[in-house]
Amino acid sequence: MPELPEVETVTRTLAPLLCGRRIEQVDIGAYTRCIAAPDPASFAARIAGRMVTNLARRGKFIVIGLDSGDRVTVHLRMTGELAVTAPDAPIPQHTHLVMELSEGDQLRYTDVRKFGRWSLLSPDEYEAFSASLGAEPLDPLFTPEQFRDMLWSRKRILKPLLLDQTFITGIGNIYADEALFRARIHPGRRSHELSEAESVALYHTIRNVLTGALAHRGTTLRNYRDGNGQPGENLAQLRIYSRNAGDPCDECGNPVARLVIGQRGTMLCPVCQALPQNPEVARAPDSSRSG
DNA sequence: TGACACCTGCGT
DNA sequence: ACGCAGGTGTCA
Repeated sequence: MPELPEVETVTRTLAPLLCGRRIEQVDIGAYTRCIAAPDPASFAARIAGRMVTNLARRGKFIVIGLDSGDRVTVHLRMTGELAVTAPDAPIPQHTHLVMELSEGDQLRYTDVRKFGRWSLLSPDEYEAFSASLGAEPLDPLFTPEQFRDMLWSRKRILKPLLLDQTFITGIGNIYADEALFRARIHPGRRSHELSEAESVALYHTIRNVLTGALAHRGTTLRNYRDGNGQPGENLAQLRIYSRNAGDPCDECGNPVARLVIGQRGTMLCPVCQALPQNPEVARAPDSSRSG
């Protein structure tokens, strides 16, 4: 379900509800595989009694900082949800973890498909974890030149490359298709075959698509809710992912198409995002820059 | 790079 | 009944 804009929105909505509060107790339900590390008993014991000092996001992970120096990471995968509610509110179906907070409220984690994962990491473990992830696309220090070099140093198909969290973090199926559509680049192109101009265009459409979605508090297709239980409003902003195959492209009017690339459904406009007729010139080598 | 696994639910 | 889903991990 959530990609960078959704995870960032959840993080922002949870922050004022959690920061400065103590986690009195951690209740893990019958589905203990949602705890990736350490073992569930240690996870609960090391968190109980700690205070939340800060919330952050790294890629698609929510990072809960504790006064012990440990960090709790949460990945919502497809259908995970976090919400802070009063303890007497009805417990929803598929609730797998509850943190009882000081002053009575509860942080509740529900996940229909049970793909989401929690971890508790020491400072050293967190550094290693973060270092294993790719570039943050909205980092002010992330430049078009850096992105171009990243693309040209690989020879990967673009769609799976954008979804590779060790390459760049936070992009998922929705925003990969949206960014490629707006940059008019076919998702099956190879990363090292993009021109300089195409790499710069993709850099900007990635950032614009993500910041735009964040401004609309994320895209709710079905399950996604923020930390207050509110859906996002970005669905109406989507220009390709939300279309059906055969619908007219809102740019050129030709029918849009659905492909499967890297085992993922992929929406595109075959006309706007045509494959280059002559791959020899697509790379735009330095010697031709005079033209 | 692909096939399949992990899960449940929804639309056709 | 079947295909599909906002994600990722593992195996060949």
